[in-house]
Amino acid sequence: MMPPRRPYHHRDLRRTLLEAAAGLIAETGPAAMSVREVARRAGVTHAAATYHFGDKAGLLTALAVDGYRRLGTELRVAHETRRSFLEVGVAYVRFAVTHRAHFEVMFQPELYHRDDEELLAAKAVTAALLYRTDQVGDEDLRTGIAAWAIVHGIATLWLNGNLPPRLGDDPEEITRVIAARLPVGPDT
Amino acid sequence: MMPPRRPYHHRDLRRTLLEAAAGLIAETGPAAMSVREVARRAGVTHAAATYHFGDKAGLLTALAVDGYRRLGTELRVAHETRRSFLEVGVAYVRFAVTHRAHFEVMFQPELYHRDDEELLAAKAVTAALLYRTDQVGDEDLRTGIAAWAIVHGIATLWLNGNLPPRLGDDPEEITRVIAARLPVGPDT
DNA sequence: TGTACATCAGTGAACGCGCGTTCACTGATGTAC
DNA sequence: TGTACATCAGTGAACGCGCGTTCACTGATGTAC
Repeated sequence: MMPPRRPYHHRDLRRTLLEAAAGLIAETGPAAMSVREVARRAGVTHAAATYHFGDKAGLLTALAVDGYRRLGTELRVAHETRRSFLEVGVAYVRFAVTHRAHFEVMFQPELYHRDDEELLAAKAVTAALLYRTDQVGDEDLRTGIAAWAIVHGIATLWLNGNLPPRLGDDPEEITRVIAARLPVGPDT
Repeated sequence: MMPPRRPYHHRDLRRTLLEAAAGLIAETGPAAMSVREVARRAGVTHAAATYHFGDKAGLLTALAVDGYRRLGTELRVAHETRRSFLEVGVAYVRFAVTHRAHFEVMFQPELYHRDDEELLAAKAVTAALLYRTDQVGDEDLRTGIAAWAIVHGIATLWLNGNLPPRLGDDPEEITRVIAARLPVGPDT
């Protein structure tokens, strides 16, 4: 008989829990997420989730850190392979749409431990990619912030369904059309 | 003796409850709001809140409607008295900062009854002020959306503390400096 | 290669709590006559 | 001006529930000798 018992040790439960949390939040929003439901989806006792993350805010902190790291990676790739500066903004919106749960949690700091060290580090790296964080004049800083603001606005308005249908249903294409109106430097 | 008893009928409980909710949400975020705590702050039984709003989502719906109406009013005033188009954007950010709870709830539609009729009406009025909703060419629509996106981005980034301190601590002034980089038409 | 032991990873039961919702009720108000 | 009555506005108790957190525990793994 020997039922195919799931082994006692999962080997990658932390990752699995984070993925389950991302899935749940994408479906119901961050407010409705519970540690117990996340554990249920991961097929594990809820105490196991607490073991890995300490508490609920710890889980969300880990999700935010994960999000900042992924966003950092994607922005770096976009910078390196970019055909235009605009495409970095497009990458930002693409991240928000394809990692909706991460994105929503990242920008609701009251949900997690905002002073967590890993979080601050990951956030700083991403900030440096969005706008040079130092050694830069006010003009360049403002240019970077303006670019960030417009793509962040597009991303959040898209996510909560506030962009008029006339614009179409492809957020990346919308970004190209809308954000292109902001002059950011030598290249579009 | 005769203690100064609060009268049985409140006369304006609905408004009072909405204000209490706005205060609570501004302090703790929308996720942590509870009907019971709102009622407690208003000095009333929690069942009284349910009587006025039906359920929790109903209360948040009313708050969102209130928010859209107030924003609509402020945008209209800004349009009429505007010295420049930029100042309409500044009014948008000012609303977000001074009515933080309303703003946060408005743009988290999973918290309320998104198909409520009053909500849809109030939202449509505001949308018409942000960008002409019809009888307008694609170019003008895109201009309006771009302007909305950049001020919405500034507002949300400011609210969750993500703008670099170097920009200063006055969100309206930041808006003037940042959003001015977007050319929107004949006037700045 | 074997064994003792520390550590790691997850279990399962228990806790107390605040929550949203429902309901029968009562106090207060407004209106028709 | 008075009175009967319907309606409105709020009370207070009760419900069942899922939640976050804690804790003693056990199964599995890895390592020192």
